[in-house]
Amino acid sequence: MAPTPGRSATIEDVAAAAGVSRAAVSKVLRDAYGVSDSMRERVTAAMTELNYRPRIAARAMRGRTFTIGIEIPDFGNQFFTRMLNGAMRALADTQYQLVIAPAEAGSRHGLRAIEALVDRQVDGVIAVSPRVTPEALDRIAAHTPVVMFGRHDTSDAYDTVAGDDVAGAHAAMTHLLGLGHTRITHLTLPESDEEVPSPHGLRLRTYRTEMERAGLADEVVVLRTDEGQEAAYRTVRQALEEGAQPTAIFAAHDELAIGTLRAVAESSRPISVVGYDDVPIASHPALGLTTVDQPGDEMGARAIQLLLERVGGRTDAVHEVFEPHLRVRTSSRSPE
Amino acid sequence: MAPTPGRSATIEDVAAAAGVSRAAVSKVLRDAYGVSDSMRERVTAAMTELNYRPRIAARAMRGRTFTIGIEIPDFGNQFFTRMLNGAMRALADTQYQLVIAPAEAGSRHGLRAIEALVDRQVDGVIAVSPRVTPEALDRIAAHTPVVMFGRHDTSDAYDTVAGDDVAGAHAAMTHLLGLGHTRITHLTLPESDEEVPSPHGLRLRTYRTEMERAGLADEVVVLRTDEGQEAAYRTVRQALEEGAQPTAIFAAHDELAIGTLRAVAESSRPISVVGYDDVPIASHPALGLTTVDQPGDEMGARAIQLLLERVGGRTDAVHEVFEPHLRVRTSSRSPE
DNA sequence: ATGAAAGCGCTAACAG
DNA sequence: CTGTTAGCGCTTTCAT
Repeated sequence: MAPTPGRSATIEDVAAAAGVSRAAVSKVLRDAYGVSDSMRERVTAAMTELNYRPRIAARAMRGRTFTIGIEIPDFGNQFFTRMLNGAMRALADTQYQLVIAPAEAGSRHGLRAIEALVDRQVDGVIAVSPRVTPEALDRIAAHTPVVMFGRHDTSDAYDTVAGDDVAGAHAAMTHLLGLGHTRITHLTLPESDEEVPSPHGLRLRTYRTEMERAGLADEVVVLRTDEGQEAAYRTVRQALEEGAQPTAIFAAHDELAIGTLRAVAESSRPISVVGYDDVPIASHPALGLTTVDQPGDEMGARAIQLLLERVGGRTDAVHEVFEPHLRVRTSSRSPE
Repeated sequence: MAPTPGRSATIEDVAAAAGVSRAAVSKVLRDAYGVSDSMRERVTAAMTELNYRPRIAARAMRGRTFTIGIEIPDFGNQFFTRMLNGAMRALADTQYQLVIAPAEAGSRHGLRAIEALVDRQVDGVIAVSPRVTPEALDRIAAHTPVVMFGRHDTSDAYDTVAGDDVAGAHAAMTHLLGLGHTRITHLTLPESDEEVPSPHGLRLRTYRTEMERAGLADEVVVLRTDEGQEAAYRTVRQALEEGAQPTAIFAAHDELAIGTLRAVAESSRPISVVGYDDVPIASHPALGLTTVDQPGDEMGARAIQLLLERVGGRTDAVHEVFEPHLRVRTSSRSPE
């Protein structure tokens, strides 16, 4: 059993101590209409006295929990940290509490985590789950306000906040092609699918499109790796050892790019690398990673704003797209 | 209002659909004693049929929530990511759900976030809050199992999991002194206090002790900076511009060390840098950060294990200390 | 083996 | 302006 010496105070105890009714205490608590100053004072005093804290679970049974949930697939990716910072900032002046549920390790699909949040009656959910089906989301959004992060589908049951991945990938490819590269490899995750308009799906598709447009269809090479710097490092190292001869690698996000940089450094070949997201470390002079900046904090803040609007009653969907910006650094240069 | 077309199914609905009582459904749900196979089957069928999900809030009013909360001060610090990974792994085979509450931006003290978690009736809390008073923690731990991460006080109301910061800082200093450095600066956070046995307090104290022991009391320089790579970068750059002449900098953690590396690189002076934690990026050849490795994942997993023991009934405190290991890389070498 | 019924702490009508 | 009261969905004795 949990240690519970002297069950903590309930609204009933406060009411008794202040000599008023439970309803009165509840009103003071919620700052509701119709409480005299003298009563407010006595109640407030009793609350501090007894160290009273309202039980959110009990409150949840009638009304709101003042809790916003965010589902995140991977804490290792600092882009999500940028997003979280924006979300925290946007929530700072409200009475909402933020809780974050990580998707289970292996299965990055995250539906479980989203449902765990909903089961706990958060007032709204932001989720980063490119692979959850729109049907599942529609079902959830029918009861709980939802904002999806990084999705390009446009359900009208939930809002979306995403970067323009086609424009971003296009900028990256234009940069590399402009530098004179022809043997450009794309490094992405195992599940990226050109047919699915997920961020990585779109980046992959754009990579191929741009290669073809440049007459380099024969040079298209797509390398797949698991999530994380370490996995990317091993994948690229192995590819290079097995004879791959790229002059440039476009990685689907910065974590992968950083692992790539490691393998490239060890190979001491002059391979250009471009990432995506502009995580904080990317601009470090030791890495100098050329990358596509997404304004993660703004996007996170906007997601919260949209979610609160939905919690407040809006029912028509909003789909917001943010423009990325190429940041050219030392990790990319002309071949040879 | 939140969208709520067709309130979702309750235990009552399931009972009706299966033609049994609420109590029966509850028993099936919790796998309790005394349910016939036939009943279990019918109930299970009804649950899937209706897409039933138990409301955790309602459950919370009587029993457990099967939720573990972790309070984290700063997602930017990848050491906490290591810790979270360990915690997630340890929780993966249980029916507990993990939720994370970030401490508010500025005030890293985190008490608010811990209480938010407790208000939401998590079954147990892990917190990373060097500055919350033992009194506040004792109060919380009286009702909710608590494991503190990175604390060296030994209350018997809560468990602790920490690294041996004295040993770690000692290893770092021995390394730098052994290399022949004398003008060693320590970079730490504004609130670090040698009198407080917090991780950074102990690292600071050990720095001073080791300097004095080496007869370098006059060379002691403590630089203070806000959290984050960026702030560390600015602080160190300014110090160097203003004439500081260290030959080595021992940073209180890797984020600060990485920012330091940036300022050092720009100054193009041969200053050695040592960090603390061994975050994933530290071993990247482009940085080659010499640092003190703390086994964050093991520590996170152990924290969960201890917490679950407490949830299960243990009441005597356990205080666990993990040994750090120096990782020597290229960021540190002999002076000149 | 199954069900009836009493709450858990809070909010929200509604009366007074 | 203040208090009474009826639940919210679930768990848990206690009868049957």
